[in-house]
Amino acid sequence: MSPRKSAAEARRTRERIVGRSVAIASVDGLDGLTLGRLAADLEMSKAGVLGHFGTKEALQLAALAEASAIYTRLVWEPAADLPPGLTRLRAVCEYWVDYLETARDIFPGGCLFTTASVEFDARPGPLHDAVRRLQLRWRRVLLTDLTTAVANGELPADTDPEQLCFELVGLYLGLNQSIQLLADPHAPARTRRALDRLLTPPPR
Amino acid sequence: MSPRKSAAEARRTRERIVGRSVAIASVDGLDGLTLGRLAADLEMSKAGVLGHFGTKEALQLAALAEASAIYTRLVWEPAADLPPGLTRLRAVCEYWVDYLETARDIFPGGCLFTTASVEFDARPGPLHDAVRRLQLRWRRVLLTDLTTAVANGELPADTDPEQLCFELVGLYLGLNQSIQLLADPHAPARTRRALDRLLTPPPR
DNA sequence: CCTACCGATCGGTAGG
DNA sequence: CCTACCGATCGGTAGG
Repeated sequence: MSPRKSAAEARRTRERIVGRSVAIASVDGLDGLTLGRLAADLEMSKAGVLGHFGTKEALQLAALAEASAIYTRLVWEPAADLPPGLTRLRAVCEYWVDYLETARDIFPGGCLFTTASVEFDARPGPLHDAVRRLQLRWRRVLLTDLTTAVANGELPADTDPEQLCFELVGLYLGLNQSIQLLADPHAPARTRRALDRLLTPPPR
Repeated sequence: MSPRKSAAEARRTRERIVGRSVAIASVDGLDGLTLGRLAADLEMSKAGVLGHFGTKEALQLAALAEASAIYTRLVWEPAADLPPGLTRLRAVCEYWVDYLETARDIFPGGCLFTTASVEFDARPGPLHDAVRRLQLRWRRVLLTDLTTAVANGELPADTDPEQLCFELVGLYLGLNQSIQLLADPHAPARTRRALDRLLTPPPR
């Protein structure tokens, strides 16, 4: 029926599948994502969907990688060229809040990264490993600027960067819960207030 | 084959099913819980399991209610008789950390309440409503002692109880992630340090 | 990228 | 609480 497609068309189809997978998994989880649902949404056959990935697990990993790419593009890249240290860190944290506030068209069920973190936190396998690796990578990004900020005297000298990083991640998880589960309109402002307090230069 | 059981035996069987459901759902989520798996674990038939609840959704709600009861028993009740305000709040927060650190035999995949919060945060229905209600109830418990603590002068007068409650919940979510996904042995100590800073009486 | 399958498992029901 | 089913859906394969 459908003629065989060119490589460029195949790539576009693959992108459509991954984009739709990210949206579905954001709501239903990466396990709630099924080939049948995906095929129906995209008006394709299940075999046509699966052909691009081979297995469902490979599709789940592709969706997670795409979510990570979106996150990097929206949260990290806009701040990448700012001066390392407190300046860049504050910008990243601001983009981070914006991302949770506004990326609802891409992630109708909230940050896929957070959903997947909880979904696979206790289930060994490639998805657990991938989620864990991405989470550690992101914490290292924060830690780098935190350490620089302390070295620059932009944060109090007795600041423990690991401790502050832990607290920043907690704020973000709480923001995601308040937006998604509670639909609390004040949560972004609360997060910004907490960030201001945590990321304030020492008195001099 | 099996003779009909007495009401007391039926109650015991129901408790066994719910207990096993909590453990499975802690790892695989309330949707990952299946009647077939449950029946195999308990060496019963699927119909025997389902007979106690009628539908899978009723079983999921029962597992969630049990998780909430466990949480209340381990986190709230040990502190219930302490003086309202900062004293009781600090005790509750300490039991809260202990609970995440040590309840791994009951919740092998971490606090079921947190897992369910993320699983159903964007999916309307009775489970979403139940998770949301329980989360709001718990936040109100924290808020009560926070408000009392400010009124008693045990926290700085300019403290916003809602803001502090938001930050406490974030810490807890971060602790769950650090324990489950990252297996970070320092996370409980970090949480206690952050709690100390957040719940310190004003200088006088 | 499709049609046409496969065995396994899903939640749930009938009837005892 | 069991056996014996039901239709629907799962991930995946064969073959084109």
